[in-house]
Amino acid sequence: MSNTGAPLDVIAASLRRERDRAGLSLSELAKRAGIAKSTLSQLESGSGNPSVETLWALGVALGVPFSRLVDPPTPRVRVIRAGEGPSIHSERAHYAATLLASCPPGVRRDIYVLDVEPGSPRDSEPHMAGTVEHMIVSRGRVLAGPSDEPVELGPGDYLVFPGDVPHTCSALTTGTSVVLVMEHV
Amino acid sequence: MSNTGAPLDVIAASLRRERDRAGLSLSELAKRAGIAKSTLSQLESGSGNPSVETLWALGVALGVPFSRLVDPPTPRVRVIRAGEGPSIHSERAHYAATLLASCPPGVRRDIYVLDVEPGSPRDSEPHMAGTVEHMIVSRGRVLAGPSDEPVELGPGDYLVFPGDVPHTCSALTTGTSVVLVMEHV
DNA sequence: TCCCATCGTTCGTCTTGACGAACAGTCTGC
DNA sequence: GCAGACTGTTCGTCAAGACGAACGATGGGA
Repeated sequence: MSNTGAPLDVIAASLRRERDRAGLSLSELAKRAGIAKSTLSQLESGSGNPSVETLWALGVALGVPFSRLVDPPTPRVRVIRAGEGPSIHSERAHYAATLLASCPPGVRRDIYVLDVEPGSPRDSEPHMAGTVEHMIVSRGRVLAGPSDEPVELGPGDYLVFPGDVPHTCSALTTGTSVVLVMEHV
Repeated sequence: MSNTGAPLDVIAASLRRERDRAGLSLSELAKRAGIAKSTLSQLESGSGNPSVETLWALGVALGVPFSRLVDPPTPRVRVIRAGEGPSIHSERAHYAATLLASCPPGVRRDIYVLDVEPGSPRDSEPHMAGTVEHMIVSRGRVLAGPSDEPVELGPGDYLVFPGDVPHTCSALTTGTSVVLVMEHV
């Protein structure tokens, strides 16, 4: 659900931040967006509850996607060495999932590395509606995809499939490793 | 910039689609979101220019992120076999980039596979402000990151760094392959 | 120093979105 | 057949957002 904090404060901060980044004055931005600068002034001060059209016009004028204005940013350089990072192990299915990058608000794609060993498949219940999974095989071979139409993949192969239906993932060789990008829509 | 079509039409469609998916009646959703059902009715019919607070309340009541309402969805199952897919080759820097999944509107993370060979580094000019790059090494070793603080990575290593400053990527071994997720913010 | 430009703010006015009541239509069960 | 609960619609009213003018503040340039 991306953000919890009051959206108006987030918008206020986003507007000022993006305007600074673009190097535009308040007056100039208001002119480009075709809105009154008084309106923009109030928005940046946190008062006011803009309409979609107003916010849209500002997004266009700033050259920034709409959602950038309602959800804030994050990071810097970071390395997670192989084997490090928060990982979830499962004895049952012989796999380990490591979360590399969680979903910053508004981005909605989590990045995992899955280390899988042959054995019982890792069957997943459907995730939240709209979820999409992307897999890229690094090493080994896997059988993955929707439970009713799994696909066999080798190194370098890429697969995308809906994550909101039952799906499966099982290693066919030892030392199998795949990159999983989970898209939350 | 995600979407071009009139935002109000997109919102109208999104609202109805998400409400259907949630199995809620118009009246019920209006009650849960704490808005008048007349307001919701007008929004779904395409007339009306909702305020951020109104749209926010609807997003919360529907259990979907805000941006889901202003940008639409896409896909199904798809496989790109190793070596297939639209790829960009560079003789100069001995690498090939394959686009696996472009950025559906509002998602903002593109997924690539980079096949790199030792040689002159692949230096990149800064991308659009706010861009972030994620790399996961599948095979071989690479030296990558911001040009002023590159990091050496081996198989399974994960690196995230700003893409809006000059950065580099060079293979240290032959047959190097890395997964690159480019986050457009 | 004066002038002019631009900065971002604060006013009063007017348009417009949000509200709630009343509406017609459908389905269930007594 | 009719009461009841429900669907989603269309009204009139009122508060709130968007507008434009005027404001004081700041920074050059002649």
